[in-house]
Amino acid sequence: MMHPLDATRALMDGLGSEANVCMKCGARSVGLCAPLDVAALDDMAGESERLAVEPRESVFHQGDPARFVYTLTEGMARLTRVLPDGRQAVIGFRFPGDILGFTPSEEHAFGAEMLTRGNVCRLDRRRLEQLFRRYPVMERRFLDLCMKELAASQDHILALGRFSAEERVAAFLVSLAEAQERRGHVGPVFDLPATRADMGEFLGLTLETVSRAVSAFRKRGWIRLHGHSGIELIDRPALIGLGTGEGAHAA
Amino acid sequence: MMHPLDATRALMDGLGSEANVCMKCGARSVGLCAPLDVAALDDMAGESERLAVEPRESVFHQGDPARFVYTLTEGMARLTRVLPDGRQAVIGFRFPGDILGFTPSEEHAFGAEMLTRGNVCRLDRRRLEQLFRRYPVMERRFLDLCMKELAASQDHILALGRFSAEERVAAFLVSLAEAQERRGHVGPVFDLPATRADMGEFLGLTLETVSRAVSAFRKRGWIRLHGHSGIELIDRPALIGLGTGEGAHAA
DNA sequence: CGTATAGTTGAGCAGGCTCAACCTAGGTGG
DNA sequence: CCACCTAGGTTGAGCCTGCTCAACTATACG
Repeated sequence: MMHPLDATRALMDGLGSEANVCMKCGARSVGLCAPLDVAALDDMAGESERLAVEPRESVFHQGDPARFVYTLTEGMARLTRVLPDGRQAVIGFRFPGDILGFTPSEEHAFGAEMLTRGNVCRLDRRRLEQLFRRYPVMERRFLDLCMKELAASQDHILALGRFSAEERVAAFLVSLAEAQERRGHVGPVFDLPATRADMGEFLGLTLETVSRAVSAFRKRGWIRLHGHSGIELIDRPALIGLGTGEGAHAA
Repeated sequence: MMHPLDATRALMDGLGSEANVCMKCGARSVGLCAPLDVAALDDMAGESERLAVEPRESVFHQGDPARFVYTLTEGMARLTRVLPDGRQAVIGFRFPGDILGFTPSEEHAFGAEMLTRGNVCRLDRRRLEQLFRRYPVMERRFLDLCMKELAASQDHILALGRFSAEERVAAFLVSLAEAQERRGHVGPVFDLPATRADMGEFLGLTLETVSRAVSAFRKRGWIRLHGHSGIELIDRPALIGLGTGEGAHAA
């Protein structure tokens, strides 16, 4: 059974999290390419293009024509969706190896902005369609990743609908740590490039409420903060307990 | 640009909403079969099995091995996910023509229960995999539907994170009506087989809050109730205005 | 060292939850 | 045929979590 924590977990993973090497990008881990043989990789590399992106810069905007599909090779990004009245929500976060902006529709349904400096590898969408025809296994892989992502979204729906503020923040912190560990991070201190506001928009909370939850965890000795973007999980089981909906309001 | 109302809208549509005829099921509208030619339909019908389901009966449970994929041919179903501590959420609703329980994983991540009497058409999952190999266009169709569903889930996430109680209920009512119209419903009165509790679990609200929102709409003359499961939208623009995040807390 | 951005903390408020009473409709059995 | 029973729905009163508004602190960067 999948826990709601896995919700956030998989939302962190985006489309594609297995390690591989994209010749052109030179990145260690590129989910998009994972199921391909050398010939296919060559095929793809010939058409892909590497771009550097600054912190707070957009990779693409909501409503842009979906001409390209991107692979994030370095840095952390957030996906945002805005309402007509200006209200905004963060749909998810993306890490190196994740795919950005793959959609069957004509426009991007959300925007992608970098939280840190980074790099993306850009591939023309029509080119990708050709690759699908040439390497059907790739399409199958996309379907599986998409279903995984869907399951993750459903868990996040559960979290937003049923979790208290502290439960959501705990789930977020644990899944952030796990996402980094899955990408090879070692050591107790993790990167937290998202601001309180980013986290709040992802978790359906205000930045003040996120701050209070983080402070509460700190005062309980569950976490330790290192500078403005470093965090250490001291009592991970406690956080996991909260973040998986195991007790508190238990039935 | 897609509005959050479309969120709920597409969550209502599930996987597959185009009309077609599945020989075995005899249903008018079966999304699963839509892109197939006659030979393929024959192929599928030979292995599918029709089942009648009672109100409140489960089609499958969360955690069940995912042996079958189902097409809902008659009736309305809800998809539910439960937490270790017993808290529960409704992930979405499904209507005739929608696909139930398609997943790449070994177990169903959520359960499906009927709200009304109905019928499902059951197909062995390994059989579906074979069909994918034989008719690749089907796999592509699943990918598109899955991405559409994913976009819908993201909109629902936005709604849960950013919408007030009345906004969520308004969005739900409009999308319910639209889902039925898209399936050929005519006339001003729609079916509302979901209880206040079902709606609340879908919208992240208590049943009392849903009831109060419905009463408020009724008192404003926006809707009229007909018996226990009929509802008429009198002032649809007002409901749409609320449900798409156009004003109220406008920025 | 000064400025801007991010974070913390407090006080008061309010939207939605809890708990509880009551209403209504549909089904059932005497 | 009608009284009862039950599941669903409505409405009210009070409370609590998380939001709002505001002041203040800490960190990063030029």
